[in-house]
Amino acid sequence: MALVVRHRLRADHGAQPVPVSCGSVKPNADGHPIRLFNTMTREVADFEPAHPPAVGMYSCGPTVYADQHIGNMRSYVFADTVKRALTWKGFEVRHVINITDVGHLTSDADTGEDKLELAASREHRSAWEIAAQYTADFKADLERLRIIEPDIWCKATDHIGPMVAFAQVLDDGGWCYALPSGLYFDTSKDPGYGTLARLDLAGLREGARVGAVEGKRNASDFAVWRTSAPGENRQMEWDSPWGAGAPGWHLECSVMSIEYLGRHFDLHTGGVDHIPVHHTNEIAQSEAYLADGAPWVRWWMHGEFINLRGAKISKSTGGGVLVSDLIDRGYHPLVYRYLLLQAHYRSQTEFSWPAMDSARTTLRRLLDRYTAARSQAAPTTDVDLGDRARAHLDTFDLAVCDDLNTPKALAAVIAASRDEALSDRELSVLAREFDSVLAIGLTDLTPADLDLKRSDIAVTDSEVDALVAERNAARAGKDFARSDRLRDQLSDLGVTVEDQPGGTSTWRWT
RNA sequence: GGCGGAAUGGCCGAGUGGCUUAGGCAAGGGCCUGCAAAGCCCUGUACGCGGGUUCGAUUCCCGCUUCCGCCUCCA
Repeated sequence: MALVVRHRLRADHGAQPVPVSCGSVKPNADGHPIRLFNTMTREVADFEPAHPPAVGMYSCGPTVYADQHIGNMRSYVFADTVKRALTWKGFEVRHVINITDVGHLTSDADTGEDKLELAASREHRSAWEIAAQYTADFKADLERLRIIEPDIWCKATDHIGPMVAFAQVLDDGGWCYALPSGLYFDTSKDPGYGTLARLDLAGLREGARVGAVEGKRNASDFAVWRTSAPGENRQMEWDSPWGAGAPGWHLECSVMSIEYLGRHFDLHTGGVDHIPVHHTNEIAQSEAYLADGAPWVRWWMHGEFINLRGAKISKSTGGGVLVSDLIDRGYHPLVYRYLLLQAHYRSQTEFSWPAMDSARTTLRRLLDRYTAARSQAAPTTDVDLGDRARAHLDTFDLAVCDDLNTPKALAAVIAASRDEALSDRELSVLAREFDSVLAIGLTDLTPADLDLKRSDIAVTDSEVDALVAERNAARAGKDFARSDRLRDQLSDLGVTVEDQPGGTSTWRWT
């Protein structure tokens, strides 16, 4: 997929937008600056990386002890949208996603079980096999949802050494204290602790529901390294100065992001659930480690949850709807992507099957128009969009730049599809622009692609062919009673007949 | 218990101190079609409750009600 670089931002000051010769034009060169919400400041502001056009971006990835359900996937569609939008605006994004393949505990207490090892014993496989399996599944789902692969995948278990070294720096710096269960970070030594989440530390202490670890100095203190309990036999275990065990959960993200993006980088994304604990602790330990007084990360963005209560699906695994479940029900994964884009990423939204149907209908209609346009005219690299087309692109651009207002952007996509003043060539160019940000199939899918169970059997089923031919003969002879009977007959076979200008087509659910 | 977010028309879902018809789906009407289907056009129904600020509030403030999330290694 060729992304159109609209203008290249340059590190040197005063630079003019420079066209990039990547085989395509920039239809809207003087686009708007992109504005994004920053969780740290709780404000929307012009996005400015440290060294434009480069953007270092880190997205927290999954713990691979089970399949990721579609709620999990919202986070990655969100991150992908951020990345696509930035790329579309001319930034050059270096994107890192981690795979948490270390068995983290199911609870914060000493007695918690290791998720990965739990899954391993459940499935009678090794923890390593479990991790490999669910990592592969996760990547397959990303591809189905057209989420662009990160430039770098990194696994926690590949970075144990650097993690130990990182923890050692913290320990040497006096930030930590050791307990039998591990090495803990003393959050009271960080005056800025909890800024991201605006934590009320006193309230946190009182409300803590989890049984406190014996000896923890503050409720918010967290493990940098977890030592295995005496006699515990873990599959995943490493030596460390604090005893054999495993790294704390937050450690991997700090270590790997710094390794691949530098001591300071531009953008860190994740789900909103990560704000109070995971990201808060990442910040605390990273800034303690760096010790240069500068904010570790320039920009934080978080995606809201999609509520899955409306997704009652009988699934033996217990609740979570998977991308494969969508497919089993005949929905193309991009229908789900469309559903997500209909809501703003910072809004909680509802999942339901009627909502999926609604999204599919809308997307099908869009594809109907965009498919027709590209069949008439391929998008060119040198066409000048007319004022009308430019206006549509500008509306789209404004929406994207307004903190990724994808609902508005979709409205622009729909409006363009219904503007008869646009030529097919213009619409094809617009489709390419729209889809480089939204990735909903405007440039390559057809309406029929959305119904995975819908198959055109006109050429594969001779019986149906014969009936259709018979019916067409009846129609030609104005014998409509017979024609309707034949249609009913086909309907009984599960075949739907549609008379279209170009001829009769049939489809059925298989 | 603590913290935070949200309540928009049948459903989903943007947005704003006074006309944004947001948009989509569904519904009703129409065009087209032998009839359907598909597609396209048109139409209606809103801003949880009670106060307050204001010339004017769905939009700001306060209270209430309800819902949701987090405080559990859940995105």
